[in-house]
Amino acid sequence: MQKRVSLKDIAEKVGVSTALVSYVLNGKEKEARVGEAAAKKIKKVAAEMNYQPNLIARGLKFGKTHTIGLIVADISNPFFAMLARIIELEAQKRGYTVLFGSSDEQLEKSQNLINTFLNRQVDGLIITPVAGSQSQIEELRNKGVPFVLIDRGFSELETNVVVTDNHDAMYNAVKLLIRNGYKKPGIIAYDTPLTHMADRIAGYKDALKDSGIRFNARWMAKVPYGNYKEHVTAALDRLLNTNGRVVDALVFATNSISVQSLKALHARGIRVPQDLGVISFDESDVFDFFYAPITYIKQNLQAISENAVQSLMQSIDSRTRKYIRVTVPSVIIKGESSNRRKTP
Amino acid sequence: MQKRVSLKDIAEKVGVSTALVSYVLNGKEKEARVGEAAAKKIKKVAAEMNYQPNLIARGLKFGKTHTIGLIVADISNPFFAMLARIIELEAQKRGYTVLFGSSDEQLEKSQNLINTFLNRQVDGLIITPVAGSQSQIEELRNKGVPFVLIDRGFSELETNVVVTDNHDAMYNAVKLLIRNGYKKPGIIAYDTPLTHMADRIAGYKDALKDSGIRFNARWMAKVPYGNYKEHVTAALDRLLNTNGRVVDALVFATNSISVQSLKALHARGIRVPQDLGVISFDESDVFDFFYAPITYIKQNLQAISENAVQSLMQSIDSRTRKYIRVTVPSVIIKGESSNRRKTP
DNA sequence: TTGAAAGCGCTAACAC
DNA sequence: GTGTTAGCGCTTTCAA
Repeated sequence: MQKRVSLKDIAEKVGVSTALVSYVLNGKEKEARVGEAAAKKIKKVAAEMNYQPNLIARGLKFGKTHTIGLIVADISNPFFAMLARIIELEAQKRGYTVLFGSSDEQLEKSQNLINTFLNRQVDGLIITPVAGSQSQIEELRNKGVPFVLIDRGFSELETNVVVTDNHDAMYNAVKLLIRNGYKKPGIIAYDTPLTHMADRIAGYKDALKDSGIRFNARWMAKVPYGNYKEHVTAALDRLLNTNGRVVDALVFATNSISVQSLKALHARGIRVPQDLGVISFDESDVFDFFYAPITYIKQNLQAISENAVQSLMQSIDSRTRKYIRVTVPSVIIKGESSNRRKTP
Repeated sequence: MQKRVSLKDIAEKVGVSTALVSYVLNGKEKEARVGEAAAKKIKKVAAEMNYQPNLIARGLKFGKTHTIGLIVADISNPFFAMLARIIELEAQKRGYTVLFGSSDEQLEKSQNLINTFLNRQVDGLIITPVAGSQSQIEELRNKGVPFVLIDRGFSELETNVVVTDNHDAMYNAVKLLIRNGYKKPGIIAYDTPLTHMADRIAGYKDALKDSGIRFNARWMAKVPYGNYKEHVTAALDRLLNTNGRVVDALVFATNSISVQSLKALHARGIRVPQDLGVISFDESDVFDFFYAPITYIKQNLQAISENAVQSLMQSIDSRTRKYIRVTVPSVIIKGESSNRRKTP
């Protein structure tokens, strides 16, 4: 790599000190009362030599790198990819660049990424925390590292966090099903203590309760994140065995669960919504192609990302220990999969 | 943010110089013949104080940051998100971290990202180049910056580049359609001079020629990247107006074009493959849900990403000016959308 | 066997 | 007005 030109190179060429060059190139010629002639010459030479500041050196000097670390569960999942896209944009607007990594919902990877990013002196972190990572997050808090959790948080930990109003979203979805005549709505969710799932499940249960329907444990399937595809298929087999279906409607707690479920429903020839009402959390391109367009809960990713970056910036700038919790509303996009049940 | 512990802190606590601490913590105690007692004490104290090296400082010292910049067209596009995922993994294996950004196929954004990343002293770049960015890429070459183009390249520019064998892939797809009895296969592609599109179109034309079918300019639609959705719909209107269809089969040159096209076909009630044979370049979850599963060309993203990272590492390490061009084969995954045409 | 010191590129307080 | 210098954290040469 060709040697980059430094302040020193310019200083030598012009015949002044690096200090002057620094002042001028940082627009501080006025404060530093740099001579007009010198300033002019410096600017000219800097342009000629195509000077570009070394941000690493500046970072070392200031202890600030204008870099943030983004840790998502899996960047190849469209949901997180979209978050990443918006965060990138918001960060860039504020002069920040983004390092990213995928935790794969694994504690060890999460810790490695956190360490790597901190050693690279990021100014802050945006994290979708992994189940069981409380201690990792707490350590960040103890160290005073600016960070914000996104998509999910820990109820027992006070932190900056930006999440959808998961309870509310799921509550409304289930209510919609019940209003449309479904009597036994079930749910397939991930088996994790993380708040986003817990809240969605709570919303589901509360909707039942408020509708005078007694929750039946057999209506709920919790699948592990690893090998979720097989587990989802198995769960559907249990919930929908033909002699006496356990449920007459299902809400899927994430888009990955939805896509896999729809494949299985399709393969089994189960008709939606005649045989089964369906609502999904999060959207997917495939929903338009299912023969009955799928009703889904649409999170406001823009708002989530904006708020996350903004919270993080505040944390970085103010250095306070005040934590902000932001809850973002979502909407239900109605397809046909939740249509009114024909009373048999 | 709590002050991080530095070599100096440890040195003071132990009562030695920072040099010793540096040797020991870098495993150079043998070469530097550090006393055993001192080494032991240093390690102990470092562990106690939970020392973490400042990679920024190291980067400044060595002129090497172990960071690579990844510039894709749009990280929220599943195709690029998947590339990013694998690149992240491969980079990490080699001790590198990834900065990312989306160019949005815009020259200016591309240039900004390149500048930002270079100023942050990345060791190299992986880029999906934007149409018309030859000069940007050439400048990188002139500066001796290690980089590799991915997904597409410039025929007139010798660079490191890793791409699918686009000509071959498209050639085989069109041949398949023709073998299955389609007489007038058309194509919808992006209107760009980038090699990936040019090669796909050339593959399409060559397949026609080798099959003794004369290419008809009306069979091809080129849509601009911006507002592609409207343009794709309009193109389909032209290609498929009911009184005398212009084509009897279509290949879609990217998955975004495919998804949009399938929506339009669905809306118009055009039957696949009875009314129209279909093959797509790149995959999508939606293909399984279209009533006739879509035949598609599956690129080997793993191989592309691995090769890209490997080429880049070589470039970084060897500092030579030898450029490598890697072409990766793809496969056709057969659905029903390209099934044998029933002769009327 | 250990320490002092220079230097990576940049900034800013201070001296001239 | 301009230059000198110290220092951010780390590595490494050279001298002790």
